[in-house]
Amino acid sequence: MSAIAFLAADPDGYALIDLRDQHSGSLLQPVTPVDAEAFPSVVAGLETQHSPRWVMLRTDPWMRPLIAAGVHLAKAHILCLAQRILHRSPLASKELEDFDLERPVQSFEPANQDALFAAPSSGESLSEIIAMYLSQREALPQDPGPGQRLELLIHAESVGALIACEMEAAGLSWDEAGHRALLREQLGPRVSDYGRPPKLAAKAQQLATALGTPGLNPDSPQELLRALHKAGFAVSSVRAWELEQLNHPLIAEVLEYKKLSRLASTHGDAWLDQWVKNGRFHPHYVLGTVTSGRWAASGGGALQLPHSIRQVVRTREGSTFVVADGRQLEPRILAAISNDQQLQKAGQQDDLYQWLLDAKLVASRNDAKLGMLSVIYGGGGGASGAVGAALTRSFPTAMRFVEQAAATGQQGGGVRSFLGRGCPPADEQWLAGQKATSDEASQRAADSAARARGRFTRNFVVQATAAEWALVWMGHARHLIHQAGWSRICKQVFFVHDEIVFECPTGLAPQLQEVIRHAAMLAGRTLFGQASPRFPVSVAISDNYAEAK
DNA sequence: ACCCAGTCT
DNA sequence: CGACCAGACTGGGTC
Repeated sequence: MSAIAFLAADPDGYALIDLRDQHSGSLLQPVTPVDAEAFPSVVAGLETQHSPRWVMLRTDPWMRPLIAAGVHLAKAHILCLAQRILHRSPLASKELEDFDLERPVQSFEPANQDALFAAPSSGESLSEIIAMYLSQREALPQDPGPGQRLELLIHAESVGALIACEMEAAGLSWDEAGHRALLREQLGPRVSDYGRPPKLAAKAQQLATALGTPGLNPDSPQELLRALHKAGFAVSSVRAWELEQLNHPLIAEVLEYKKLSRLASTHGDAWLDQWVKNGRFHPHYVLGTVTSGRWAASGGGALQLPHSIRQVVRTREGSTFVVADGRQLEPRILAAISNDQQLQKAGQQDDLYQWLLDAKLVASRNDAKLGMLSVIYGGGGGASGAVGAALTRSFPTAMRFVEQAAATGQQGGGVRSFLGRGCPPADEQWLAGQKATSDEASQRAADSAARARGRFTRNFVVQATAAEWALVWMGHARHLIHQAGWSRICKQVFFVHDEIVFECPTGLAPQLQEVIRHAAMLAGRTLFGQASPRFPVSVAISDNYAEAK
């Protein structure tokens, strides 16, 4: 018997819990009002007794107190995330309204100042929660195949939301003193939060003099470009990759300045003050906004943590990181969704690119990688070059699959991930542009927009399915860790698209490593069945994130 | 508000 | 011949 628990705001208190049998819909106990103090223990009790799927509008505000009290929820259904998925999915049997994920969370406390502005409904009353859930169930396709896929996607997305909350609470172990020392060494003493740090200011001075432009602000692309022209450098922009081509000592100084300036502005003292507390970095993960289903992060730029700063991501004595990433995840996903047997065969090796080398289809591993990425991103260079030709010959089924996705998008159609996440439809402006053939320029713009949409849909089918695999992988890992009884000591602390970082006691790391590999195998089977292609993961154990590669 | 540049996958 | 080429967030400059 499976149970389902609706979690709603109690207008007269804190929370209402409505526990039912999933299939009959009958109440398993009277609807229970719970105050904030008792909330974690009541939820923990129900979790132990019934292990229900917890239905809530959002993880906010419920998960914070639960996690603080060490309560683990195995299963969830996060309505706002499910709503977005069902709204977009071409598999849905009924059209559902979108949910505005940006909408600020309303306080449950009635506004104490002015009753006039107290909303009559928070959108989180028990009846609203149940109604929303039922309409979502109705939108699941009758056909069990697609129905199970969408249901799996909703469950995976929901457990992802729980994991995001757990990671936010746990934080990423950060060597703050080491970080400060690194800043002092490269930027000089901290004198003020305004203006440049001493060593950076000196470098700016030195550049201005060397380029013969007194007062130059090297942080201004316009000023810097003019100064470089004046000094005789023929560049069209001040992008680092363009400047690097010049190979000139003065340019090297410019590049050095840019590097320091970036460190100071994005990971300087102010960043540490704001984001690192008690030796841990607490970013905020944002789900449901990226169309492909990948996560975003707001605050601290968690998903763009530069490699150059990862040396200060360290565990305390006694703990270690276990860092796992899906090896060549996207090509393997492409092999699975296109059912390209040859590409799946290449994927039997831990290093998929090695197969291309062994078959003498490419001159180097890097060529293999670039060619494959180009196929997935939609670059013309990949398919038209020598490597692209080799890939097309070797993996015609996979190539046809991405070409088909591109063609659909280019014509204004939509595509979906393996589990049924739909891409956004072509917008009004795009459609209007396709009809405007008044002159050559607008036609060119329309063609360019059409190709851009083709590249987007081509990439979408792979990226969105890769995101699903990663969610399911994380979900299995979380489950296995809980089953092993390690939840309290072994925590997921970071996630970047296809890479997961755990922190655990050093002695547990080898066992955790096996659990992560097993979870990856399960993820493949959960999505693609017993005949799933291989999804090898590389796992490194280190107390320093920079060294875990 | 938008551009530019840099960071990650 | 050369431009074509995925998804994000952040900070500083510019208008």
